[in-house]
Amino acid sequence: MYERKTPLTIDCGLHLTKEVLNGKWKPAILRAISMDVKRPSEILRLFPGATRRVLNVQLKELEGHGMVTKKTYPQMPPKVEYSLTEIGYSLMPIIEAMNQWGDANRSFLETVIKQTPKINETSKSTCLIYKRMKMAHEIG
Amino acid sequence: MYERKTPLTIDCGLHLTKEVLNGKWKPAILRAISMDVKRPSEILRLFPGATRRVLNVQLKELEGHGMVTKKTYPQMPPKVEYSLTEIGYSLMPIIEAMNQWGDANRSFLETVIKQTPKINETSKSTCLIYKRMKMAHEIG
DNA sequence: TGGCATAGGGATAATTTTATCCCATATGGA
DNA sequence: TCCATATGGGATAAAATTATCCCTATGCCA
Repeated sequence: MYERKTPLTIDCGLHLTKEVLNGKWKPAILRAISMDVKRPSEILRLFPGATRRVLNVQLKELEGHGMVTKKTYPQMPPKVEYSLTEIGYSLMPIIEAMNQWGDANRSFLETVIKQTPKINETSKSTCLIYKRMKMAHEIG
Repeated sequence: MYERKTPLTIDCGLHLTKEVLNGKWKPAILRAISMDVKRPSEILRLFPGATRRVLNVQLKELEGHGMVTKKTYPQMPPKVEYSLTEIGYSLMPIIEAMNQWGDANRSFLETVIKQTPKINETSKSTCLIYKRMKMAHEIG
């Protein structure tokens, strides 16, 4: 088990929410479960980029945070089903909004994200790209 | 400059959005700017937990991603003002929703988050806590 | 017997993100 | 001269997150 060394910042609601959604696949997992993809193996198939390990870990954190419930059927090939708790379900509007925003701005975002590998000093060029993209965004 | 080694996952809108908001202070920074806190020093004062360095870095990423624009006044204690771009502004409903959700569920979240330092194997106990908290949540 | 499916998790490496510390600019005031 | 203001960013350490690899369990099927 990993133990945090830096105190969590949870003074404002934003940080609390961020903490719950903090994990590469957590929003996607919650969304999958909300769409009735309940079994770990199904979820895994849904995200080819994710490892079984990571999904397990993130599912467990979501469970620990009370966003999902786990139901284990005592069978042998084991069967497990996750479902959203009430509070987990109440996150869906946010997650759907994030999904829609990303899709709606996909072309713009893909470009600026790729063009901004990370902080580099030629911020002028990214600005230009941004302006160009913004125009395309407003026109197209 | 830092260069990413693992390909970004940007297949679904969720991941695009996540990438833009990915940074400990980014949502909070955007929210501050939306509330007319424009100058870096003001923003810094707003978040005692943040370092000047991190804010600089995250502001620069937000700028690179086209969420904010930077206006530099050629003075000598320099003066800089950030403002939201149109697309940056369009994130505000999501950010506000995150903030409200976190605040609305604060007591529950604080408890489960603290009680789930990270993945530990006694998932039974966290479940119990969750159930207890859920009751308190529904009652109180 | 050998392999597949389903799920869980330990150990450790690699990657990414944050934190710390320090230097630079140029002007005004004590 | 020394300090404060305001902003930017390099270098490097520390911490947090993900990725890799591997082992467990057990019933079913060829």
